[in-house]
Amino acid sequence: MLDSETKAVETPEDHAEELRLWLRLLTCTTLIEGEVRGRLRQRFDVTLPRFDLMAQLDKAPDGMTLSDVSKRMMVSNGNVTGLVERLVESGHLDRRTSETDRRVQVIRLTKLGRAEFRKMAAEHETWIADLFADLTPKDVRELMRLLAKTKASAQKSAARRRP
Amino acid sequence: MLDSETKAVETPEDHAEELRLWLRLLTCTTLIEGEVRGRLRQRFDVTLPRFDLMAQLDKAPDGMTLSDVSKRMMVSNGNVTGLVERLVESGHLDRRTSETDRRVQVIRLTKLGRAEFRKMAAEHETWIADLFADLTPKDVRELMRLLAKTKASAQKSAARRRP
DNA sequence: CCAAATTGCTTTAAGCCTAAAATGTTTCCA
DNA sequence: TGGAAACATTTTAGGCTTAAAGCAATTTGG
Repeated sequence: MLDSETKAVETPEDHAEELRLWLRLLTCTTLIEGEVRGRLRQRFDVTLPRFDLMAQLDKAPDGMTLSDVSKRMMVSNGNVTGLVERLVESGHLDRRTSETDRRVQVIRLTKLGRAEFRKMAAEHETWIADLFADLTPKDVRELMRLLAKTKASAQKSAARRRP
Repeated sequence: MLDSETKAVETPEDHAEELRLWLRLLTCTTLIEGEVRGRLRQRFDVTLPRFDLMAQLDKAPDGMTLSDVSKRMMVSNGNVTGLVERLVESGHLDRRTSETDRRVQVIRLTKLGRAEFRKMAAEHETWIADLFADLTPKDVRELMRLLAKTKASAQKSAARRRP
């Protein structure tokens, strides 16, 4: 009663478990991300950010604005600017100013970009399957559930700080 | 019998679930990492990579070699070189050439570095606890277990490619 | 013993990434 | 209607990151 309150105020809580969880989450992601990046480079001479950007555009046949891309990829605006620049340069992306709002740039995959992406994506999917091969379907479902909960929790915490 | 073999060869497997899992894992990590990076910058004007490097050294009172650090942090050697340079410059790290092997550089936290890190780490731990606040202890245990399994699976897959 | 391989680290070139400031455009509303 | 606010993007300055090449020191196997 009084004890539990006293304890909460006076003794620092033990959050070692959450810390370990965060480190493990980070390790897993870094490991897989590094593996995917290496394979993309070796097989297709493409970087992971470029692949990710093309993946977003592949899902949007009518194109996306740079802001959309930036939100979806969870990266800064300036980052997208440079990424798009290089992909337009290499002929994978088409970029045009919106007819109705001259602030907005709409980008799309070119025919070349789409063809190359589809080839990469097919192989990429097998890499991911292989990397997660030891998980049972039940494991996958359970992880999905727990990560959804984690994402919601983190978003709530972020919103608490930056309302 | 024949059917299952035929199927395995001729029809592409469906790995959409694993793909979704990977994307969710990546989203969670990016979200939390971004939040932690922002808080470190605002509260302590320090970058996440510097914090991570100091965290490694805090666990090694006798210091570490650059290779050790690079393996632990899962980043390239050249990356560590630059990171250490900046932290020595700012007075947080002490670096000396090994007596017994002149190729080796041993780095340690300075008194200043350790003091600053301890302060940051204490606060950092509360951020993590808050970000994971909605997970029950059981959720945490279960996630730990599944991520351990994931890590093992990914390592096995990576080793298959690069034996 | 000594040349070849290995190891630890640094350098290089290129690209990724962020926060913050700047630029140009549109919307809002008094 | 006219300016302030909001918005989309780009620019800037600085730091992070990688792969690959290079250098120096050590280990190894003939």
